Amino acid sequence: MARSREELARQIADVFRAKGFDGASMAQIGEATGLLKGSLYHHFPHGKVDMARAALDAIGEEASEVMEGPLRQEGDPRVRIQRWVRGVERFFDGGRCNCIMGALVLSGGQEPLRDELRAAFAHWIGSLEVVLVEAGLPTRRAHHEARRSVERIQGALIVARALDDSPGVRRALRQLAQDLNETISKETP
Amino acid sequence: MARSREELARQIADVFRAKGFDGASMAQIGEATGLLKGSLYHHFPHGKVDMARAALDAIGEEASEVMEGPLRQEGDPRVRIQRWVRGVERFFDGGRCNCIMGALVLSGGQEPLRDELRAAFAHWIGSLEVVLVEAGLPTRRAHHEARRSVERIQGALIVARALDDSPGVRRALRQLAQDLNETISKETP
DNA sequence: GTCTATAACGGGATAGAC
DNA sequence: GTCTATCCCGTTATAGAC
Repeated sequence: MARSREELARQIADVFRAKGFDGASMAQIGEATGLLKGSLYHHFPHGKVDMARAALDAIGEEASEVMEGPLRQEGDPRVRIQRWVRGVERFFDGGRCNCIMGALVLSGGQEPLRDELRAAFAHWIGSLEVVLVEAGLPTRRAHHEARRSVERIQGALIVARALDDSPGVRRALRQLAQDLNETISKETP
Repeated sequence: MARSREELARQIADVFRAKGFDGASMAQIGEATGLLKGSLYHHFPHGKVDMARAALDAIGEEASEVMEGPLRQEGDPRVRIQRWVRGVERFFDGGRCNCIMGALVLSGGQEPLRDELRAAFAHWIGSLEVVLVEAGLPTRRAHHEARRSVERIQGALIVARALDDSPGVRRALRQLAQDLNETISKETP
């Protein structure tokens, strides 16, 4: 069966997310996609690195829809940020799945992916930052708060995975939503 | 040359921290320790998993000295916590190196290491928790704050690594120190 | 576009000399 | 306790039939 690169990339992303870059083998990727090695190299001529890049792109698309969608709407920034947090929660399946970006970052400085990963994190932080600016925070402050928020999300995912306690992610996200709300309220009374 | 298991474990830990579990090869471990495969299997009969366990133990020891040392001293909890944050900063070399625990957690649910990793994180959180209780926080609250602190540290390390910005870890830790201080002050006026 | 077959290599692990 | 030599398997990657 012929399938779109995008669809394949999403399935491949699941493997990288769960196993990391080095831990993901072509055999597992083949299993996840239903394709055999030969076919995979047809779609991704440069092998695993190509696949990881495509996976990051695909997930970036998905993340943009689920998480940034709410941010780009009209209306009270506080409401949009609350929706953003909900989107984050949905995106990470309430903490049951971890972050492919985090998995790849920690998978031992994959040089060929460094730029993509940096861009992905910068984009994520930037998208929240602009809304915080709209909400009245000075740009410098907005940037720090946005970055800190992403840090908290990543940290919550790791610790939850280590402790085998995905509900902890939900709690962390609720807390994050509340803290961001207070931060904004203090700035724009 | 004959060397202690502990010393070897520390050198091995550096490899796992940098490359993750799957990314670390016996060849690299051999290079880092100056031993060849045969010798390594003499010290660690069960291979890589043994090495990772030993690495976690060794790093746990080191972490206990550098980070928990200040926590166990006498005196104002606030001061001890400030010193703890300094210890964390030193331990992670100001953000230039990342956390072996985080690297192994993300390295694709290494089943054989799951218990050790869970214990290590729980221990880390617990050691801060007790001081927060001493500082006057109710146990439940203390636990949440301690866990949140560890989450923030892990997140800061990942994001800094992704953005290639180790100073960001220092900033995150300063902020953490300040936030913990405020949290305590509010609780015990 | 997908498959089979296979190459070429590196991985982890073991045996045994010294 | 360290080394050399080797085994065996899984890995990535390629070539070519269909």
